[in-house]
Amino acid sequence: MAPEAKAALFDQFALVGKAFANGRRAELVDVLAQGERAVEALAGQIDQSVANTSQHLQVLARAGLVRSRREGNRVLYRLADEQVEALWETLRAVATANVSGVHQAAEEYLGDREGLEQVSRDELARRLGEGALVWDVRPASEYEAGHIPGAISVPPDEVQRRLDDVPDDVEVVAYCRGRFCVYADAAVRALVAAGRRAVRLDEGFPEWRRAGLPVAVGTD
Amino acid sequence: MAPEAKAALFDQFALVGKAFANGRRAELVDVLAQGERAVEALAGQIDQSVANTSQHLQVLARAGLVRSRREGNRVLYRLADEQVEALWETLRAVATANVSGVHQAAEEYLGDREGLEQVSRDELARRLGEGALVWDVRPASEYEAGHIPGAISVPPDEVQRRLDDVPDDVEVVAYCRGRFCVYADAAVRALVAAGRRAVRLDEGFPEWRRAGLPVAVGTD
DNA sequence: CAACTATTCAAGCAAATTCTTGACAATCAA
DNA sequence: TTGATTGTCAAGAATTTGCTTGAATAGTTG
Repeated sequence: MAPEAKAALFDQFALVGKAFANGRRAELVDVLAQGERAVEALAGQIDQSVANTSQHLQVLARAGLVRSRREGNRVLYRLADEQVEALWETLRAVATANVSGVHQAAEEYLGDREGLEQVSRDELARRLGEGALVWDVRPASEYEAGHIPGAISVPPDEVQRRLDDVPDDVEVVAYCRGRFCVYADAAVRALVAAGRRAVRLDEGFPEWRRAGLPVAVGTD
Repeated sequence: MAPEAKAALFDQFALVGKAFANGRRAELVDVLAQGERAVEALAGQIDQSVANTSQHLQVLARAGLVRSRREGNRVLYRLADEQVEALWETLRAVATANVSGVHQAAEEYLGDREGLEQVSRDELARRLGEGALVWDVRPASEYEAGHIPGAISVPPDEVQRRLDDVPDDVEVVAYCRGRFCVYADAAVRALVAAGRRAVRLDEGFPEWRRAGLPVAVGTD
């Protein structure tokens, strides 16, 4: 049995590992899990040059994780399929459970989550039924591409303006891109500071969609 | 919001990607999915020097994918938890679906699978009930560490000797380490060449165990 | 204790990765 | 067509990775 043939096969598997072997590419996958994006927008999100971003996208494309299509002037990238999202989700879970540095880095990025109440999907569904207000704290374009039915769009930079729309006796559940997304944390903190009651969904919209739960599209 | 803090967090996630970014490390994870192993044995499996293998294992350990314990003068490595297995399984699935080179490399390693019948877990369970013979074509130590109840151990190098034990009218279902494991393929081909009926389980023992199906331990 | 086995460590070198810069290509708008 | 926008390509420098070799460490055996 040729050991080189076995090595060659596993080298192919490793291509997918290589795709996730860089923090910037991981960020790209995370953003693309929200939907299609042009190169320049992606470059902005990961704080890198357009040229570098383009090259990272090609590494992802060679590993089959993303596909692209041209629309006029721009090239739009998207994740290849749902399995890629599942892989990214599992990878984050493994890292969270086993890489010691994740907790410190997460606290550095998100701040101390002590005292920030988180609820599960089931709990959110229950509270929706009880008249809770659900805030989708992502950029408006992501909300329009798909959101939890019943949620209203409150983009990150509008949170302050909308604090007064919330009655004192209504609890807000905020969600955004995922477990490690800052927007919902910031919204909950702002709401609590303004004397309202607020909690965040423990995960994000991609996980909700992947779980097969209902999704609303458009501006509602 | 500090972009360096976000980058640092995703760099932590990327550590797990880096762990899978090398074919030899992927092979290590694949072997470890069968159970605990000492460094020297692992080195043999991946056809590398002990020193190099040790270093790869430390990369895996830093990413939290493996743990080790000393037993006498040997150090035994094992996967950190079931999630790591799940991650490896998903990664292979993504690669199989999206990396074009996988199919060619797999054929190079496994040979043409045209005409090699594969059955699912459910189908194997059904056939077990109907009196089919199930062969566990892995080294005896792996069989003893855990196998499908009702399966008998037929290590790779004993396949030829055991061909005559199989009655003409009984079908054999062979399985080994996983979808890309050669042992079951070889056994099925040998059986068919000897005029017996034989098929292989489409996946391997780790997937069976991970699915929560019953497992037998020992020599039966 | 010395000799032996199994593993890790450290140094070194070739190859790969990551980012930068500037040139080039495709599309759109005027 | 010209100019502006958006993305890719190519070359190069700094860093990291992957493997080798030989020495060092931990534990066992005689």
